Amino acid sequence: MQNELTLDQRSADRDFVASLEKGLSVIEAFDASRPRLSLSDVAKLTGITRAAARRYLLTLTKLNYAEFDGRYFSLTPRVLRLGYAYLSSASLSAQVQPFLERISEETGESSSAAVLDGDDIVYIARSATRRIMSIGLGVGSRLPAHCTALGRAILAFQPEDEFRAYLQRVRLEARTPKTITDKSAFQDALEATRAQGYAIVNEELEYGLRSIAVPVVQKNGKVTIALNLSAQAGRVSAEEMERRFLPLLNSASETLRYML
Amino acid sequence: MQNELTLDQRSADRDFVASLEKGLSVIEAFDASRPRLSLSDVAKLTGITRAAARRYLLTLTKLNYAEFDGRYFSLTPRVLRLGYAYLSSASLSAQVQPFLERISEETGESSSAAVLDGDDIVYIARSATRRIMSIGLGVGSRLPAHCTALGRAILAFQPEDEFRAYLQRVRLEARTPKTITDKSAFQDALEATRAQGYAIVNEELEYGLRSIAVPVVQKNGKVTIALNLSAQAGRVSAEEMERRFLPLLNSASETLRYML
DNA sequence: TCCTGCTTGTTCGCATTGCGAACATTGAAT
DNA sequence: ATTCAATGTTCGCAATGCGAACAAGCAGGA
Repeated sequence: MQNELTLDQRSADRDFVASLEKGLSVIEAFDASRPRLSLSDVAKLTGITRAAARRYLLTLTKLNYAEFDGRYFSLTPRVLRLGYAYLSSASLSAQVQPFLERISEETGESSSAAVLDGDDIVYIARSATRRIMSIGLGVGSRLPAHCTALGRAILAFQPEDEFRAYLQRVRLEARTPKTITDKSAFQDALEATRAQGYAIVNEELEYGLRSIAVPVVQKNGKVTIALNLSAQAGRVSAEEMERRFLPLLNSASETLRYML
Repeated sequence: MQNELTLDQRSADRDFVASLEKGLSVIEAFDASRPRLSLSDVAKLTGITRAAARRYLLTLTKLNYAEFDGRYFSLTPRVLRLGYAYLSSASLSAQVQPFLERISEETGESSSAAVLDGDDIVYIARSATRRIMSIGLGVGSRLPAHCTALGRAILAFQPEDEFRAYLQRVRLEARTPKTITDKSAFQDALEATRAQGYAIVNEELEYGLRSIAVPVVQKNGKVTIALNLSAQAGRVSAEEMERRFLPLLNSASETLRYML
């Protein structure tokens, strides 16, 4: 039944623990739209059998990562430990935070730091000014890299071959009418970013939102983090961003370079 | 070898997936003080054999939850998905956030929401004013429940038997000279909290920090969340907290009651 | 340099674990 | 009352993951 597929994997995969993969996929089955799931729901969403789903859910429940009310399962705050292990372990978050706060204080706008994970950016720290912007964009949030300033600031400084591979596979889905969806236009935008050392994105992610981001170049020359400032497009022009915000971002980026 | 111990478990634990438990413990082995770990480190920290540690680490690496530089393993931002699944799944976070921002804006002080997990509180949302307070207390952070206003506001409204069990097992470790460490004094404090419907904690967690918290009573009568406001002790008196802050917290709590 | 001892990483035969087909149960529809 | 569909649970058995044993790396001592 699984002979042809597994042949290539099998030899290499003596040390692959399938149960862990399934267990993690069960955790990820829960999301905003599905906070409470029955055993069968989980089985469907993850593609594992009901019997297996049951085992994983019961295990998670016994370990206090999940709870069960007799019909539905839901996650408990304990799962935060898993994600949080990364945040504090990397502690990037903690190191970057003070810079964001300073920037945000001086400008009165929201400032964030993000890393790349696959084709998404993930916020690792934020300093938000009140009111503005969709709430629900906290640490841990993901957005497609291609239409965010943070994403482009990181992508533009990836090694040639990695960037090519990304360009090949990415689908430039439009989030607003302004989103760049043409690959060659996209490549041009990234070349500009690489040339000038920062990215500005105007309402390509969300209508009314303008953002500027710079990469943080680490000691080894690699770029894994970017910092940004974002503001309502109506209130701050692109020109003002370059003039007022860019120096602040650059100076923070420069300092971080020697810390990380 | 494991006959006597397993007899009681075995029958019930046909459906306990040990591999998942071990895999999760491997993830949790990484923390702030140990961001990068060798295979053997992980084996020691988790108490599993090196062979097993290797399998789990390789699995996590293959699934992109971890990465390997030839010597050390470290977690990747992908693990945030796991914790984040809860945040957005519960979406408590998103629902509570606007209230915190409003409160924080009106008072100029930091406001947070937390839930109880075991004997710790875990922040699920925050609206912090700049400068004040130890950074590194973001969403996902944990603090012992007993010496925080948030913790006491939740604890005081737990079912009798659960509270007794907590009282029994908890070690009231001092964080400052002011921390209540005597169990009967602690019980008194919680009774007062229950009677008045809110908790004030003065410098029991951290010197110079004063906090007031109220429970959020849900439709089913249970209390799982609390909201707080905290400020520098020198700048805001306990009396002022009750007079200015309490009504704000109560009104937010009241409204949330009908949302959650 | 060669040995010695210790630590770390890897292999592979085998017992155990977790698999899932089959069964039981619930509940909605006719 | 009966059928049918969907959900949850059991249990014999294959395959997975286990860990003792082996290999490789590495530091000190002579």
